[in-house]
Amino acid sequence: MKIAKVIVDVPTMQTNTPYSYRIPNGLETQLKRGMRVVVPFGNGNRKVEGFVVDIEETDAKQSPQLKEIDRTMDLVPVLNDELIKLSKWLADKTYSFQISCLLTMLPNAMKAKYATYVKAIGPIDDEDISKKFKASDMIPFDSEHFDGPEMGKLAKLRKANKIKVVYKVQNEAKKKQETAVVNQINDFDGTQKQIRKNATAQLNLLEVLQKNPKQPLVQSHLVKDLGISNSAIKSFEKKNWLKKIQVEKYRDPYKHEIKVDQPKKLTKDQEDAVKEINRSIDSHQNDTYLLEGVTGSGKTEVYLQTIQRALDLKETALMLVPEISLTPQMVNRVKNRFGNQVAVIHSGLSTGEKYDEWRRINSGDARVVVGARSAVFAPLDNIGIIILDEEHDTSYKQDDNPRYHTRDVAIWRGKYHHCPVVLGSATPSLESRARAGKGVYKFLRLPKRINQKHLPEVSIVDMTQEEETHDGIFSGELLKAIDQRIDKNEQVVLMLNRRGFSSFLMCRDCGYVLKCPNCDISLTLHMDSHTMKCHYCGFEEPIPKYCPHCHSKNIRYFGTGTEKVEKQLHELLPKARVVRMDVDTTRKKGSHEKILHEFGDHHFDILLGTQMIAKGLDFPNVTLVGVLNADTGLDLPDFRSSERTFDLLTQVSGRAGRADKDGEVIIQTYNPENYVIQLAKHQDYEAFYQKEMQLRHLADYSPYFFTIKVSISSLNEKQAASEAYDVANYLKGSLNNKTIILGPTPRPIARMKRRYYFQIIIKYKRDLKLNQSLKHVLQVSQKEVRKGLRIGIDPEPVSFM
DNA sequence: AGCACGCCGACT
DNA sequence: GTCGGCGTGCTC
Repeated sequence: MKIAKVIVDVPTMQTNTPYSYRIPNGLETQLKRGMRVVVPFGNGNRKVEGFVVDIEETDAKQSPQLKEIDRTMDLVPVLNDELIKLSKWLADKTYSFQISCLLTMLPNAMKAKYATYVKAIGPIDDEDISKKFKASDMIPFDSEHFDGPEMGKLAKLRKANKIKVVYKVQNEAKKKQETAVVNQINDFDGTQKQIRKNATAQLNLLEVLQKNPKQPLVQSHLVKDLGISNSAIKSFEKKNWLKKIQVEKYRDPYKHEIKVDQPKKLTKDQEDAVKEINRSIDSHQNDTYLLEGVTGSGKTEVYLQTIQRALDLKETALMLVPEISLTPQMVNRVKNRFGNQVAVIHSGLSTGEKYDEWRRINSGDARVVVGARSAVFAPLDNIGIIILDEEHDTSYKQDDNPRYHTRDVAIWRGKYHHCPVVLGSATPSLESRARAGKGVYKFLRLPKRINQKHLPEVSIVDMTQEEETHDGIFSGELLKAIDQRIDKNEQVVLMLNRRGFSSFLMCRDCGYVLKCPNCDISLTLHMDSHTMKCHYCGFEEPIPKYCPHCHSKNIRYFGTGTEKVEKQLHELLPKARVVRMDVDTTRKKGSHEKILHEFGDHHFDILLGTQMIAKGLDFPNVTLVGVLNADTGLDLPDFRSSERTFDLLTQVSGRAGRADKDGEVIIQTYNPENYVIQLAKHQDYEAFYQKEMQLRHLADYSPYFFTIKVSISSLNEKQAASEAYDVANYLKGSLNNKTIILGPTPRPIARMKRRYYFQIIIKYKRDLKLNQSLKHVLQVSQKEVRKGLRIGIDPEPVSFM
């Protein structure tokens, strides 16, 4: 007898294992590994979704009382063997549930929704309730249909067996359907004779059918593009010359004319890199390359040519990029090179569009996938090369469960497919650079910009020495430089480094700072909505006129937001046309592209924005980049804050002077002597790497030590604190004595969304007991978890806040 | 997660 | 004596 092993959608520690089910008659041949099924789980008639991860042959007597699978949700598997295997590995590695991993691999549209209904099964004496059941015997069980007291009555009715609760699993994914026609004619000449000579529409249709006798033709396409009338189609249908069917419709979010983009001639360095990577592709070597190339050195061309090699070998390619650099510029470049076999997945697509792209990959139609983090799970077969561009980018780490790093998944898949993985960056993460240094990764370098262009001139303005700084925002030097560019009809990019920084409201008399009632951070001023907002929980309130503490009127803003800078700019340089780009102005779909497009067309002189402008933009007319506050990210309680700041400054500097004009970069700072600022000025990655490695070595941080963050939170501060101490004590006793355990300490932002957070940092080099000990922690803290405690384990966290 | 079971205090 | 709170264990 065949049984199916199913991972059920019940994300708990105790159910994180496959359950066996009988396969119902008629499904034995159809059911495949990787399909989603609906299964009964627990008592009552609870139904949950699950994934078939295995199908096994068993003795009928060995598994006597198995429940039976209810139904399948798929006709074809939605996950292949590789991804099922990957989900298991990922769950183990990130201390998460396998079901969470399986679900993150699918596009959102395919995630099941559960609906709860109440069903009447006996006579109901309560009038209010029985009235409701007159209309229908199944009523959704929610607050819309039943108020508080009624819910209580329902509970009693259920006890008395008068009603029961029914669960339904609903599949959200709706394939868009459209009508198509399929030819039914065998004898075309004979048919033609039956059509009147002046019935041109029908003759046209016949001709089209004759050319495409086999495949379905989309009706709207026939009517709109080929000028065939609906009535002709109707009369053909009547005569049984064709039949109508419904076919899946693919939305095309990036519908654009595909221009042909030819491979470019390579520089010597590029050519060497391509050759080396191609050798790995050809021999199916699972090598990991670190491709370090300064901005403008032509990394993308290396990617495109190696992808071409994989395609030539009838293999597929996966290219990951940070979300923010998925600009149409970049996407079009890949699409122009490889045409319709490219699928693009990013957050700008609607749920349906993502689903369509996913299906194109799953069916094998798309053979090159370009996408952000989640695209690393693209269901490609036979991968020939995996590329991770800007590999140091922090958006590659997912910061909720499963807390995976895209780089780790990419490398895992590279091993599985025996194909090379290329990590590219101008400023590699220290971890990757160190591995390249040790020979774990193969090191490829593109030290020169193509066309012998030199890097832009970078100068530093010491803000402590500035006399007139206009609220500490603009130095005279920067203002003068901006003014000059505008006179020359050139453009300027200004970046406000907002990391660890925001504008807050403070009372000048008593020093009271307006804080979020749910979180331990100050509220941020938003001029557009005239409110104070919390960036963590979304709390919002009107801007107060009086200090809530001492009722003084002398309450004012501190700090600098993009809005304030914009206002300043208008006052100081009234002629400048400024466009602002930050989370507020890019919230709407497509607004990101719109702003960039308008700036590119020179409708504006100055692009003012936050971090999001640092990457991937390429505007030839930009000759000046100004960084307003280089150092605000430097003092954060995070050992990577120097690395981040260096990356950011280097990236944004690369925005200046990309075409024939030379660029200039002005960095304003209050710490001009800081090594990060100095080395960013010289854009000397190697020196920064050496220096930072020394510091990391002294402090026992990555890459010398691995880190794990355990965070424990609860609405009840005492509960969180005491559990945190218990966990830390347990770990201290069970782990290797070379492993360092820091904490527990309240987190830098100790309270968020009313929860109190404590964290423990584990630093280790090699600890065989670690995985097991942490799993044990999860296991024994279950009791507290029931009482509202949450415990999260984050391997290699990118944030310590 | 969602449910049943069982143990204990409070109440008709 | 039993109703209902909560702590605990189980789900193929």
